[in-house]
Amino acid sequence: MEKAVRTPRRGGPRISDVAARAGVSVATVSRVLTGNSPVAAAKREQVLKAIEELGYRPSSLARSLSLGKTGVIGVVAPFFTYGATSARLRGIMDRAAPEQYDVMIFNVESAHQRHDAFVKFATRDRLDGLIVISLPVSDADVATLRRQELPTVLVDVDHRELSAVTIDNVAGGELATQHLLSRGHTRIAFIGDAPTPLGYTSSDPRYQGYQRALAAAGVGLDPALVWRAPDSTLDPSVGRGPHSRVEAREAVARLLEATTPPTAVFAASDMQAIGALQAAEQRGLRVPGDLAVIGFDDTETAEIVALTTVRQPLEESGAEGMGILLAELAGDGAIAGAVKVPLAVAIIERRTT
Amino acid sequence: MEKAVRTPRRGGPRISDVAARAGVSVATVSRVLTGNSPVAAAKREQVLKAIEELGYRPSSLARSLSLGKTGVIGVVAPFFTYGATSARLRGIMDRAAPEQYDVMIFNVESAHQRHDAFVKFATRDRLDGLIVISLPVSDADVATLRRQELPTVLVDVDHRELSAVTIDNVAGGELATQHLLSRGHTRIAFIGDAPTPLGYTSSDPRYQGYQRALAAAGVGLDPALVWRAPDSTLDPSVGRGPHSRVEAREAVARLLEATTPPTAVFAASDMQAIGALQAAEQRGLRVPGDLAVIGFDDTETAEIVALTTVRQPLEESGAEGMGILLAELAGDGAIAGAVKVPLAVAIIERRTT
DNA sequence: TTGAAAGCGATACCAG
DNA sequence: CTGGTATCGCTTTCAA
Repeated sequence: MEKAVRTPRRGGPRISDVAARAGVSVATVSRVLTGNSPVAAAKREQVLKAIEELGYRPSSLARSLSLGKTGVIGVVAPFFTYGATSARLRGIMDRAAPEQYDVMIFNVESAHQRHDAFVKFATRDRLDGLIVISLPVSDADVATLRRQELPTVLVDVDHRELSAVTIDNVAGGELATQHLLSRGHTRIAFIGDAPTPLGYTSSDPRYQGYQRALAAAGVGLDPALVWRAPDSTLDPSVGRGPHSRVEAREAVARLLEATTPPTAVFAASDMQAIGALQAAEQRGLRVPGDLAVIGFDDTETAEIVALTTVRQPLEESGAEGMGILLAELAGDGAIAGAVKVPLAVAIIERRTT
Repeated sequence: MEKAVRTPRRGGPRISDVAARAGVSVATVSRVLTGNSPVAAAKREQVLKAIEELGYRPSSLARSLSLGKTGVIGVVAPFFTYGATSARLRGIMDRAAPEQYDVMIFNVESAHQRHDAFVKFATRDRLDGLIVISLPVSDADVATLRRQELPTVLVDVDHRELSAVTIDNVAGGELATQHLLSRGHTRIAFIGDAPTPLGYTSSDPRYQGYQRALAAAGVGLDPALVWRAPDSTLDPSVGRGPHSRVEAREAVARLLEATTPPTAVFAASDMQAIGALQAAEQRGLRVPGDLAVIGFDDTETAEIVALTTVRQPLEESGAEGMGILLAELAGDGAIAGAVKVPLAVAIIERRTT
């Protein structure tokens, strides 16, 4: 019977070619490949020689299919270009590399992309594990993940059922606000992102911290001093999403035109803080003299522009997250409960306050 | 005979479960899945229903193995955290998403990582294609890639045998230098990276352009004004590699201490230019009055600090590269020759010159 | 130690 | 249209 080759095979020799050339069975070749079972030294040599001569490379696809694991972990995040996100990603990759894990990234900047991404995760078996960065996760999402039995850890977001590495954002917001308060400011603006239909974002608790610090200091909250970016995560046409420097700049410019403008601004992200800095400059205001500004995250750019900010361990968050995932992946089956890793925040005082 | 299940199957139902439940053959299920062949409306309904009820998700691994393609493309690059690289990556992802291609990233910051990465590409069939960003490619690398029949396109590097999207770096270097020259500067420092054993980097041609412009203007080149970072790509212990802001700052600081210091500096990357800016500031020099600075790339940070620079289309380079790859992937087999896409550079004058 | 063969989970060819 | 089945390339159990 003629064996029709459906698809013209791409790529080189397969394991059976090696076996034939070495005069052994594929099983034996597989054994020397995996090194799991003993093989007679002589045969092993023949196999190695055949592999060498043929330039044979095993198919990781076939291997994955057979083994039931792929050696790749997925990372979903909005805005990989934002400094904070790419720093976290670096932490993840640095930790994944020595363990021989590869990383697949999924950019999510719209509800549509988000849906696509989760559909992909639903397509079981492409990924051994998943790390979600800065993206709210719903109960439904968690249910899907569980159904696919896809080990998942969260970074910069939280969900009671999943492992997560986070910081105390309300404390961070409080810290930032207190910092400004302690310098005598009372008209402190808040610049951040609005809550999104997708759920909680870090702007929310930071805003809470702001409110709390104000209340504790007996300073009334002036709604006119609060601006939160409309959710552009859901509408890509609006722009490149939250943390938008340009939008923040315009918002602060508007605030500055008021009869009783703010004397300080607390921005929920460094990029937005920089927007505030630019608004001040446009108006010819001196920083921190006329306007004090504090940001959040401590991205590299913050250091460059000498922005006072609330530092959170960015690379470390990624590395920690990957560490937890690695542990879950290693402890096969033994589903430990959700691990929660809190990271500390701290004020980094530079030249804008 | 008892069928021993070797590995406890992770994940849910497989195609045969669906077939059984729907009372049809797996072939039919596959047909409704792929939509390639006609299926009676009634059966199709049953199948869809079974899929729904079972919560069935096809295994992309098995599908890939059968199809001979994975739907994922790899991106190798040094320093994903550098603004220019992440901008290019964004261009790639934006272009890949609508075509349903996923992206796997390989960070390469050391010779060791570089080796690992290429070994992985050698492991045929994980990737449908590859994009190499800013990483010199040797003839041996190309040979390996060809053997694996892995379609590859280069971004920000070139090799005669591969498709590539690049800019004219010597022209860019010339432009930058002329810009400084035209403002009356003659003592112009060059700050860049050294040539690496791995091959050509963009600093080299930019330096050539610098030399050429100087020569054309009849200005002698003072070797004391040239500083090129030692290759840290090969030695991770040295730091986070080229384009290092801190190293550039220190180098410029040293230059500034000379008896006849430079009055301008052309840095081969924005980050290094920012290092120069910081050195000037440390010394209390005004920019551009006492020291003019021009960078290269036009990353977002350049805009933020109002750095004059040579712009190159970053996102576009990634998008173009992905476009070429997509074309090569689509035109199955028809191996068109290496496509070369040149992109234009332009001076963006801001406040540092 | 070793070989034969049963999976892993789909796709698509060949008959009917 | 539909079902049976060879195949993609590798790993591991079973028996020898």
